[in-house]
Amino acid sequence: MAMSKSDRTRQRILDTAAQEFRKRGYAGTKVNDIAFAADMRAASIYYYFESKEQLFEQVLEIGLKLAFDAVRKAVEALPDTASHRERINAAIEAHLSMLLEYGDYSSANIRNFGQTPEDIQERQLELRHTYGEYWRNLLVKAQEDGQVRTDVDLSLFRMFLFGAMNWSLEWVKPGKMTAAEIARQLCESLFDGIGAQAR
Amino acid sequence: MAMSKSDRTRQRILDTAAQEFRKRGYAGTKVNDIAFAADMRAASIYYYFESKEQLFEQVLEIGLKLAFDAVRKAVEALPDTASHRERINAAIEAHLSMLLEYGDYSSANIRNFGQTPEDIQERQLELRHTYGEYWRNLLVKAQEDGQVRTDVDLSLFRMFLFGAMNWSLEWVKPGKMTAAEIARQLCESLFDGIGAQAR
DNA sequence: ATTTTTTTCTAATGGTAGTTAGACGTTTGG
DNA sequence: CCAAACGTCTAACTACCATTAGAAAAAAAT
Repeated sequence: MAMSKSDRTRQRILDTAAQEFRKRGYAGTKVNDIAFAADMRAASIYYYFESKEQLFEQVLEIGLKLAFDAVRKAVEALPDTASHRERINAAIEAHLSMLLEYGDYSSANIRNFGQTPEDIQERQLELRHTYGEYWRNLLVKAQEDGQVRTDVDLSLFRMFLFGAMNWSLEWVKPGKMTAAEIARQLCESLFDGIGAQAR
Repeated sequence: MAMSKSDRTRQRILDTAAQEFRKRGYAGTKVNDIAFAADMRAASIYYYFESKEQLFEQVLEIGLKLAFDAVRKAVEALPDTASHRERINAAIEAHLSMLLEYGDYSSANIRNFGQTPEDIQERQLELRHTYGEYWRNLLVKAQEDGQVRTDVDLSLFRMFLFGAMNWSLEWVKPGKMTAAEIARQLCESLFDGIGAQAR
């Protein structure tokens, strides 16, 4: 085990903080809530983290990195012969599964970024941008290879896609549908369209 | 003028409250912030509203009703000959325009509902549900009339659609694109699909 | 076992937020 | 012009919250 007891406690605090921030937002979460959920007193948290704000920032950062890593891995795991549509489907599934199945961190990020103090937001912009670029690239490649119509505005479409994915936080009930099922249906709707004349 | 001075002040408080709640969320907004933005002292707000929570609840409710009314009106304004796709396009445009152009109330609702105290949430569920049903009906009719493929799961699709629309709050910069443009592109992507083989 | 280091706790501090009390000004109706 | 009703303000109260100080406990090192 490469993890000291101290590291494990820090981890436990981060985990519960992610949960609480996800549920109640930054301003709505008290250090005390986190402490009690992590089975300790509030003061102890300050042995591991400078401030509530810094703890929050770390949660956000981890959330973004986890999602990014998961998506990248899922795409890279595909054979070279995979179609662009399959790649995008895999990316969607990974992003969703991070939100719905493993991801208090990622969920905390998505749900709270818009109301995060500005200085924190700025420090995260670069990573966010990189993540966005990764998706843009997935779509651009697909378009270049002729698997996406050329008259589709990809920047706009990417925003629609993020919206459809991230909104799942607001309605998916755990255990009802898997990320894979949702991903498949989303991908199908988006690629083939819902219109009867298409296809 | 059917509006007394008192009514106008109450309205001013609601307006600024909607703005502040939208930007900073419920827990992140101080009664003082609202008061100063509305050009008065915090205590005065209590002449009009029982509590911060009640004020918040009213903002949420107004936000939902405004969106609902706007959408309904936009759809009803169409001629009977309008296709289902045109109806849905109009609904999307109205919802977006409420979020992006007129709607601190609706935006406050969308952004904060997930982190709203439970008792407030419950009191709003009925209205939310009615709004959802209205959209469901739009889609079902379109499907029944053969303008939407029968193998599309409409409940799921509706969630994707809401996501794509509501997420616009997080990325649209005011003045850059109009709600109408975004609506048209979204509607086109969704109906026709982005896949090259379709159409 | 004893010292040293690490971890956690209790208790206090300072500041802030929501809310109330009640005085002061302003409008309105007679 | 007066009085009642209305609206806004200052000042205070209470509760709570992030954070710190420093004692106590637990773990590790010697």
